[in-house]
Amino acid sequence: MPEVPGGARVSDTRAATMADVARTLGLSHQTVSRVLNGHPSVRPDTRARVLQAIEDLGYRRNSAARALVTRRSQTVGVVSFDTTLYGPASTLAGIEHAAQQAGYFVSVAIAKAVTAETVRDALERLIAQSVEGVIIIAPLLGTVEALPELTRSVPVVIVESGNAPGLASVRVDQFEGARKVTRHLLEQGASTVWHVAGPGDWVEAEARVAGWRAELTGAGASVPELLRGTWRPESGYEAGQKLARRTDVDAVFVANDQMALGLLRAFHEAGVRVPADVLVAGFDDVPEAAFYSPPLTTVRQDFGAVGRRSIDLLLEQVVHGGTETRQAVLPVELVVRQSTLR
Amino acid sequence: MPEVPGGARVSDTRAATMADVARTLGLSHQTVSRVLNGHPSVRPDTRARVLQAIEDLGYRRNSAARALVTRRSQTVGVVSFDTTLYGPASTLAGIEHAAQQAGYFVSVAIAKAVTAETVRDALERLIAQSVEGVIIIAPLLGTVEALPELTRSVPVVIVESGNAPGLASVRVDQFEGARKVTRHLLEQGASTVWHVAGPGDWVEAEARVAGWRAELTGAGASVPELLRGTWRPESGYEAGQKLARRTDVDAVFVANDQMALGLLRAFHEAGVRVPADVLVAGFDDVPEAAFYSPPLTTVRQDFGAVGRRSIDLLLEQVVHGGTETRQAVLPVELVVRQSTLR
DNA sequence: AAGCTTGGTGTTACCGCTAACATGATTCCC
DNA sequence: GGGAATCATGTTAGCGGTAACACCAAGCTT
Repeated sequence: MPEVPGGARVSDTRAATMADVARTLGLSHQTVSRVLNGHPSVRPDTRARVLQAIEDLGYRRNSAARALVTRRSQTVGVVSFDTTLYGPASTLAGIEHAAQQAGYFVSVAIAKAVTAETVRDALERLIAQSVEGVIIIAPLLGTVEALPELTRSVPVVIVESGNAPGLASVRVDQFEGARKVTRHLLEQGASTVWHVAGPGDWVEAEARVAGWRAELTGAGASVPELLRGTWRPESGYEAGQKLARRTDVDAVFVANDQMALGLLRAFHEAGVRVPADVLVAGFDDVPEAAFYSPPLTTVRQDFGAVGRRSIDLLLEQVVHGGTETRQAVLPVELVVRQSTLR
Repeated sequence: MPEVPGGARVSDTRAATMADVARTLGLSHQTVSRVLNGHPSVRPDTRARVLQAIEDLGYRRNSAARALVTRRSQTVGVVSFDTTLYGPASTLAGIEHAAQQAGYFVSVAIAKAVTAETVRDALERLIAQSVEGVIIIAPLLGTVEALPELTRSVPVVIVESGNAPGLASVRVDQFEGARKVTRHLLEQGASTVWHVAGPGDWVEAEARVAGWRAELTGAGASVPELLRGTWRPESGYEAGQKLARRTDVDAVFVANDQMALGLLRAFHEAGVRVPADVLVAGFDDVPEAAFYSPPLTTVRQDFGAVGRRSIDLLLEQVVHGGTETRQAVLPVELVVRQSTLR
């Protein structure tokens, strides 16, 4: 350490290493390592002294050195999109929680747009960081196909995507959710059910469309023209304006709660009463849905469970090496509120 | 590589190293390193050959080895809370984006509860991961004080907290936002403004209370009894029920949009008309706010900017070493909609 | 033409940790 | 009581990079 004129030392205090800890006790660094790794053959009193010294020196293991020699970074990567959407945000939280429980760190890469290129880019960045596995929240159709061979070089779990041939995936049973809500609307006396869908290139959007259509067809109801939105409330508002002009609409299933909010707004402005004139249901069960006007019937997804299952499937591959291609499908729950009760 | 009876090789293919790349060209690994680090003295054709070989072998630098020797992990940590709240989620996205631009990775640690202990825990985990700096989204009063000395061992930026003596911080000007919205309500003819605040232990909640009170006092208006919520729509609903019973309420400033939604719902149920009978304003400008019934006047915060500034302040410390204690305060914008226009 | 720079490359020594093997002191067994 | 097994610990060799220094050929001085 260089002396400075004033007499003070320039503090280039490097953090203590294992060797430092060992030295204060007259032991070898290996013994310290053994204590830290729970190796059985260390005398209890030695162990205690080591732990004390570690405490005293404020020692922490250098994760880079550890990762280098063990080839394990204890980190999983998450590729996500716009985390201000309720679904992805909740899923991320669930993943982080589950990863933490399992002793893993979570590194995120948020792709702004949902294009093959940005996903690839995010994936590259995570792999460059030596993550042990990656969870891709890839809600777009075609995203999976666009994934580079990179996905063969690291364990991957796809969340909320369609069929990911050869890859493990976790998704919520959108199809069944859409069926349930559609059936519910029919049971409430609707002659048929209109649908405001999400963007056509989203897997979830298409699954909901399919479920809606299947249920209508199965019930012998006519299948009205499909309306498309963007997931955002604005688009729900516009769809609402269109539907309000018609006289043959008595029930609408909107593909997510945000759009449903916009639609409710448009209906309100147009003097269309919900549920008296038209029944309206959404999808997601965001925390606000119970407080819309009127409170919204919707389909609840357990995003926490999505996160947990994702981590489970990922660590299964990471730990056991194999490329399990297990596909988990999680159930949904219909939450009935005022907007569909006549 | 062990031979397997079938004749196939058990693929324990370790990823290529710098030495592997160098060997294929008859160079030393150091030359490869020079190419990768943009060192000037490498012959152009050598550089090209190296890059080609890297491509061919699919070589990627080992980040652990690099981190070990450079003592830089190129990673920043983020401690966040419940990321399903609009603010934290947006801030996280902003941080990730800015970090990416700066060539950093982002590792997140989500603390479930907002207690000193969980924050400390999250911080420990990030530091154990050798992050170069940490951004703490710490909205609770007292969180800062509860931060362990750890914050002295790694650069830290506090987001959305109050005064963090000796620490760099970024926050939105909540106080001014509250003043603006309160003033606006008074200008719209309200005799005074009621306030549904957030939890008393949240810094933002208290700043908004202070701004509201300051504006009322400055304008010579009486300061009504304060109501408390939890940020969640349920609590706004309850506050709305209480206020709906009174006859002396003609304007309410709710501390966030979610609670405002709950309050609007309660008012609606009680037959209180907004804005005809009572003016209502919120705070945050969530994407849905424009579609509430009625569309909500609120205060917009630029969370993307919060993220950017946080990274700026953090990297300033990381790169220049100093413990800058700069405090950034970001402006807010009043967004006037129907809920406050008579 | 001899000595000095300079550009391009190779050699070597770590970074801090874990794994494998080596060592010395006990305990155990017949 | 002597050799084997066992326990507790030490020693050594990497993991895959970067940095510092060494080296050599070519170009530039004077």
